[in-house]
This record gives sequence, structure tokens and C-alpha cells, in this order.
Amino acid sequence: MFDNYFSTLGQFSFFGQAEKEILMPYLSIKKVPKGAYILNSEEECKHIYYLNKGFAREFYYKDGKEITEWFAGENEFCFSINSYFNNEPSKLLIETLEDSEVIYMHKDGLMGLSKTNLAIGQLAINMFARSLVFSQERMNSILFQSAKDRYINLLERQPEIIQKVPLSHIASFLGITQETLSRIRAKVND
Amino acid sequence: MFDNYFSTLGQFSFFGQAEKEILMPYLSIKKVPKGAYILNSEEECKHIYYLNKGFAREFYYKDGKEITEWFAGENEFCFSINSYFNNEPSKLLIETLEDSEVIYMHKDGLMGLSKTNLAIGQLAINMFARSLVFSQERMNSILFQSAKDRYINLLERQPEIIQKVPLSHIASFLGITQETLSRIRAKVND
DNA sequence: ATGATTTTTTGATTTTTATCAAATGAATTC
DNA sequence: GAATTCATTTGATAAAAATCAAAAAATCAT
Repeated sequence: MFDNYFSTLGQFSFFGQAEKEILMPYLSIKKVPKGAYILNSEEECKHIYYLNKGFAREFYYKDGKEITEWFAGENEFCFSINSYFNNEPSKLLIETLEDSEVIYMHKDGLMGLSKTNLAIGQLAINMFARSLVFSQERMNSILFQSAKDRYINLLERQPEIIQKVPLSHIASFLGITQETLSRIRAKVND
Repeated sequence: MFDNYFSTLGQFSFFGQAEKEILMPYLSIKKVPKGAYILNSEEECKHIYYLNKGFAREFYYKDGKEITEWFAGENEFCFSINSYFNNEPSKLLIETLEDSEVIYMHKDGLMGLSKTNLAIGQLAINMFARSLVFSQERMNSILFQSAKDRYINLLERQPEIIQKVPLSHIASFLGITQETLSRIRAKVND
């Protein structure tokens, strides 16, 4: 059941039987139907979520509008960085965009066990390092690319998003309005 | 000589004599005169740099123009996230903006020792977590604040920057042109 | 200090994107 | 399948910021 999950964790740190067993008590799995919330607003984010199946988006409200911050596809992780590290209620919501299966690891597993277990420590270091690289890339794309380039980039990197996600979410993810995205799209399709 | 440094590290992980000794071989210190480079372009970033004294900026070239990515003040860290984690030549340059003293820790210290030493592991985890939170904050400020609000925010958070740094660097850090920043400034001073 | 260089400001114009409004198209329900 | 709802496109206009150009102010070197 967790094979897929542990093989993904294995990309970050060596994962033998001992590490699996020590981490197991901190893992849960649940099915989340399309449109339900993996993480709700005001809830403190105490887990790192893994999309074993399905597709989700992170978003929050700004002036009453939904702003999409990130998409998480199959075999990807998501969590609220601010809530998780600052121990505060999450402003970020995580919503499934299709029927999904989520495996989630409690903070006591990753952050707690890393104090006494070297393999879990490596897992944490490498997961956070990866997040940092992603975060950096996203920042650079927002700061230094035009809306059009950002859209083209997204098309290349995660073409499945275009099928799965309404335009409005993609637009807010790119930091533009949906009208602008619609116009960009009309131009790109030439 | 490293007292200051270790006390800052102590904010991230407990640092006793044993940890200091194990890390010492990976630490170096050097004076860097104003305008010199702590990290040069195309050089692979194998250290995390600490401004023991002085002030620096991270920047890179985009279409022949310098884009400032970050400022590092006294007792702060800087490094090229992409180069460090992806083992590739750095596109980022780190330049001192005044005479500085830099303590730098080799990757073999932080990343290497963390494989065998729990305290160093905690240090890495918490340093990267902090970087993630900073990166996230910066992203939010870029996405959801106007150029004017970003400038006001910067004024509040790091007023010393305004004195130490030419307008053009601040403008590119805020993601706007220096003309726009100059106009914003004229308005704010009312 | 004086001239040279750099930095900052100001002005006119263009580009990009947001905003407001309405029309079209697609999906869902009764 | 007509009515309702939701998503997307198109149009007109306004706002924000970029660009190009030049003037003013500040800094630096001799």
C-alpha cells in the first residue's frame, strides 16, 4: 500500500526496512473525493501530504479572490510552509481537483524523528532542499518572465495541468487575471 | 573569532563544544573588501556564507542587466540555492557592498557531516526551513503587493538598505525599474 | 575646488496587464 | 432538450509600469 510512497521517499534518503518501520506510526492514508479539502483554512498544518493518486491545488484568499499557489500531481508532496514551520494556523487551503488518495506524514515523524535518526534527518534535509529549489524557480519565473513566457513554461513543464484545471486557477497561479490568460492563449495558438 | 558565528548557529541547533570541533575543519574566514565577489559567476557554490561583518547582495544578469535577488546583512547567511543543491555553476554572484568579513562553511561540513551527526543534521534542517520561510514570504510579497507596498515594507524591515545600496539595486530587488522606484519614492515622502 | 563620472529624478510615450461589461460556449440539472 | 449555471472569450477603457531620453543632483578623482 505504501510501496509507491516509500520508493518516492527513497529518492531523498536511503530507505530500508528499519526506516520504514520507524516512520510507519506517523503515516496515514485516506481517500479524498474531488473538491474536498486535504488541508483546511485555519487548521494548523502538521503533515506533509503526498498525492498517491489524484491531483490537488494549494490556494488562499486574497481580497475575497482565490489565489492558486501550487499544483501537486501524482507522487508529489504539498504542505503549507508557513503553517508547518511557524506553528500557526494555515492561510493556505489544499483542495483536490479529482478523486485522490493522500498519504500524510505527521510532523512528529519527520521533524521529531530527525532529532534521533540519521536517515530521517537526511529525508528532511533533502525534501526541504527540493522545496527550496522549487520555490526559487517559481520566484524567478514570476519576477523575470512575462505572463506569456510563464504560461509557455507551464505548458512545457506540466501539460496535464491544462486539461485538469480551470483557467481561473491557472491564471492566479501565474499571477495574472483569467482574461489576460485567455488572450495569451489565443495568441500562443498560432 | 567564531563566537558570533556559533552563537548564530545555536539558533538553529544546539551547539556544544563537540559540535564546534567537528565543524571547525570545514570553516574558513576571510576579509572581502567592498565591491569584491564572495561568490563569482560560473563558480560552483560549495559554501554557505555568513556575513560576520559587512553587507552584501546576491544578483545575476538577465538580458545584460543586473538583477538583485537578495541582500545579506550582518549575521545573515547567503548562498546560491540552485548551484548548491544542483551542483551546477552559479548564475548568481555575491558581491560585498562594504568591507566585509565572511565566514564560510563547506558543503562537506553541513551536508556531509549531517549524514553522521545528528546536531549538524538539525542545523541543516533548520537553516533550510528558515530559507524556505523567507523564500515564501518574498514570493507572497511579489505576488500580492504593489511595487509601492513592497518598497514601504522593505523600508520597515531593513531600513539600513536604503542607506547602503544604490537605488538601481533596490529597484531590481523589488522587481521594478529604477525610474518607477524613484517616482514611488517621491510619492511616499509626503 | 573643478571637471568627470555616476546616480537619481523628471518628462513623454508605449507596452503590459487589470478592470468592467457583455457575449459566447460548455456542462449540468430538472 | 430547455433552462440554469459555470467557464471562457472578446471588447473597450483605465491603470501600472516599462522604455527612451534628457536634466539635475550627488559623488569621485585629480
